[in-house]
Amino acid sequence: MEEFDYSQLGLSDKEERIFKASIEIFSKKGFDGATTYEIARHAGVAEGTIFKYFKTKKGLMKTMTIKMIGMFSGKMILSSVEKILANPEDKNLRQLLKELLFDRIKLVDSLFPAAKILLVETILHEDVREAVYTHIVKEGIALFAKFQKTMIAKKVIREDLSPETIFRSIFGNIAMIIAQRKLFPETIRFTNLETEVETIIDIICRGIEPE
Amino acid sequence: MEEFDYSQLGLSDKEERIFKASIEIFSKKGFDGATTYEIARHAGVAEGTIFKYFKTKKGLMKTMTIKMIGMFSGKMILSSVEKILANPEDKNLRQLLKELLFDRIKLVDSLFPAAKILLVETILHEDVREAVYTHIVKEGIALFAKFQKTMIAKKVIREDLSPETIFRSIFGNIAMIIAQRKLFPETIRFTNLETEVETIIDIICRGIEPE
Amino acid sequence: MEEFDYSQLGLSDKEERIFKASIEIFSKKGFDGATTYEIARHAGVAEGTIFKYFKTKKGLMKTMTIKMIGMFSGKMILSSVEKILANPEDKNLRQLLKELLFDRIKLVDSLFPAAKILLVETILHEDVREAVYTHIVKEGIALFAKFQKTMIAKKVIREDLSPETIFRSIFGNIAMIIAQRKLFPETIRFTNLETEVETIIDIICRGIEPE
Amino acid sequence: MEEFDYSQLGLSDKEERIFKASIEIFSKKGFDGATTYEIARHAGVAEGTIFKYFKTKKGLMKTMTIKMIGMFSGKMILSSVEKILANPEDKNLRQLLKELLFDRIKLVDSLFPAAKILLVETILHEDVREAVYTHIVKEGIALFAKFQKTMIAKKVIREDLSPETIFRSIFGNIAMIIAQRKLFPETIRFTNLETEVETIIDIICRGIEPE
DNA sequence: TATGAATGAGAATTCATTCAT
DNA sequence: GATGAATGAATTCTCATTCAT
Repeated sequence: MEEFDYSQLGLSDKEERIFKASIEIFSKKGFDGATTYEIARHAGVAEGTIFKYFKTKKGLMKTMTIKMIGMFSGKMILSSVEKILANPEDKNLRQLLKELLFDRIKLVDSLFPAAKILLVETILHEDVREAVYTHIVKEGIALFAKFQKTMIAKKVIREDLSPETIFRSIFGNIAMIIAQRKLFPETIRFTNLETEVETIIDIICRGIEPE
Repeated sequence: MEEFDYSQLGLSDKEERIFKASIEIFSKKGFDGATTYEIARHAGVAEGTIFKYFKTKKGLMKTMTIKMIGMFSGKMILSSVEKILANPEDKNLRQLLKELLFDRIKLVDSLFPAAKILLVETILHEDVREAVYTHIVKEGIALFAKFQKTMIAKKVIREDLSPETIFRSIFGNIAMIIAQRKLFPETIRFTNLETEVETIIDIICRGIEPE
Repeated sequence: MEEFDYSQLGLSDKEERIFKASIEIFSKKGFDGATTYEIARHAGVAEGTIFKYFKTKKGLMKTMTIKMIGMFSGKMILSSVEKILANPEDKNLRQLLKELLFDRIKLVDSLFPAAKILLVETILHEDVREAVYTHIVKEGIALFAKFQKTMIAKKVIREDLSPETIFRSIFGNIAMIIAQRKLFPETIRFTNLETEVETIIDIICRGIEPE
Repeated sequence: MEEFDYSQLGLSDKEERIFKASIEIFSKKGFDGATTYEIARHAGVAEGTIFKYFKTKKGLMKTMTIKMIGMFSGKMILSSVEKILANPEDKNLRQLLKELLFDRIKLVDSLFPAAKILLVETILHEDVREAVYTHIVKEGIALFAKFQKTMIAKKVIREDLSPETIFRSIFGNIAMIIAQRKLFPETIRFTNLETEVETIIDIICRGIEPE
């Protein structure tokens, strides 16, 4: 699994170490369950340093949330756009989806701790929920709307489905794959990711392709 | 939305009030973010009373987790079995799924605070994860395996899909519907649940029905 | 020196102990120099108890400031009014002033730690300054205005002085006596309070009596 | 109001900037309430620079206290001596006092922040108290003793008052004037300083002049 | 049984001080 | 000399837990 390159976030050395440590600790214990002492020790900095950079524990969480949303929306949405736009005419829907999902799954795989934090925060806090909606959900749907339009024009996707519905279905399916892989890894000892993705795409495509 | 009948949990009056208050507070703030003071005030009991009944805050959480898992597995899994077993021969796959999903969504809707807690805890804590796996996921898949067998026999479901895959797809889709309804309610102002469920079932069934 | 009776403040046992300890510690080290740990230890309570009663350290200070202003305005102003109003016709100005000042000095003597805190806070904080002005200074001047009126009618006080001026002069003189006694006690080994007060009254009265 | 000329303190540029900033911040928040960060920012130097010059925060305070005491004793006591000694024979007591007090009030006015710090420290700390006593109070009383002697010789001051008593009375009165002007400025909108001083001198002189 | 005042261990936060640059 | 990032000891504050009533 490729590591996410945190240096692109434009943080100073210590800041980056705190950031990484925070992701690790917060993802394991949640915001309130984590202590700044533990984060500091993990980051190899003094506890006071955290507060120099992030003012308060909540401030640390806020900064992290923003950066994480940026990471996901940038990596997931924008790079998807590029991939789709760069689509050489001959690739079919399944091939395209496969590449897309496979990358996305790999990405979330590598960012799973961050994803956990974001999910928990989305569930618990209104403000994070709003930010996630605006920068990830809305953007994702908008992207799918465009994608869908192109695909409808090529007559490879049914016309009677809203982009929200398709997005939700695809998102729900890959979320489940990731959840299973990450939360219940012992249940997937005998299947491999590629086959799983192909099967899911088969199901989805049968569902969304015209008859 | 019908209220869940907590009296069937076999708790004393105060215990039940603490239980309900805990669900409300924990679902809003998470386990570590909630204080026993707030729960006590909400339940209308003294803080000490919580400890009389549940020994520790963690003990309260553990009891709650167990009861909540029981609630979900009982209501979701067992009652599904009954519904499916009681299936009069003439109902087709889509009709059956629709009834099943519709009920399940309504149930989770009414138990959403509990579902939130369980989800967050599943994400954060190994032990809850295990319990959820054993009593909900595994049971759910087992149920689907049986269901699938019957359906394959009737030739209304493809033979080449594992029950895990189908379960995951159905579960992922309804999870997304519930998440959207509950977390981003402002996005569903113009769609109604029944239509949404029908659309999703259409997609899933096309995906899982034989060609 | 008679002790101030703190029980009249209507505080619970622990609250009163915290209050007394706070006066002692704050008067010795100032607000920021005092620690809640030290106050708690001095009061014989747990540190947490302070926060149960006063929410924050600042809250403790605020409550104390209010109570102390109440103590001073009540004891100094109101009881002065009574004394003056109860003045049997035959007492002359000097006799009256002597009794008044003597009591006031004794009072401030016994409340000196509180007076120190109030003085420092008055110097450092706008809000305390305002409260002290409204409840002590203004009240004091109003009282003197009445007193002066009576005395002018009896022709024992010059007519050409504002009550502010007289108040300031008297207050300034007794403040200096108290300051000397309390801050530089080694300088008064050979004088006694009664003589000092009589001398000061002599000076003041010559100054404010008509020629 | 004339500014005090800090350059005469013989400090280097940065040192002087730290000194001025310290007076401002300490006078607003007290010693413990002020932070070296704020002082540094205010002085336009790095936090470390403060410690280069003054070793510790307490060292800064000590140096400041000494310089401030020097400022006051020099400016208030020594220059008073000169004024009195330079007294051309024809000036009467009231004229002399008026000039003296007027200057002193103006001086304290311009040095009020320093005076606040010194007052608070005198109240709170034994060592400052001692230094203030030795260099300001004792000196002031000694000065008054001489002054009184001359005046008694001229038969313009009563013989039966100790210099301490007179000093205290004069000091108390001007302290109150300054306190009122600085702490409760809204109460003096309609009086002017010169008249106030003259009135106070009238009261004091009646009090201390022989009958 | 139920209470809630009191506790104190533990967490967040502050800030004087150091030191490599 | 001067800087300011980094430190960590000290301080404020929180909250699960206890226990006398």
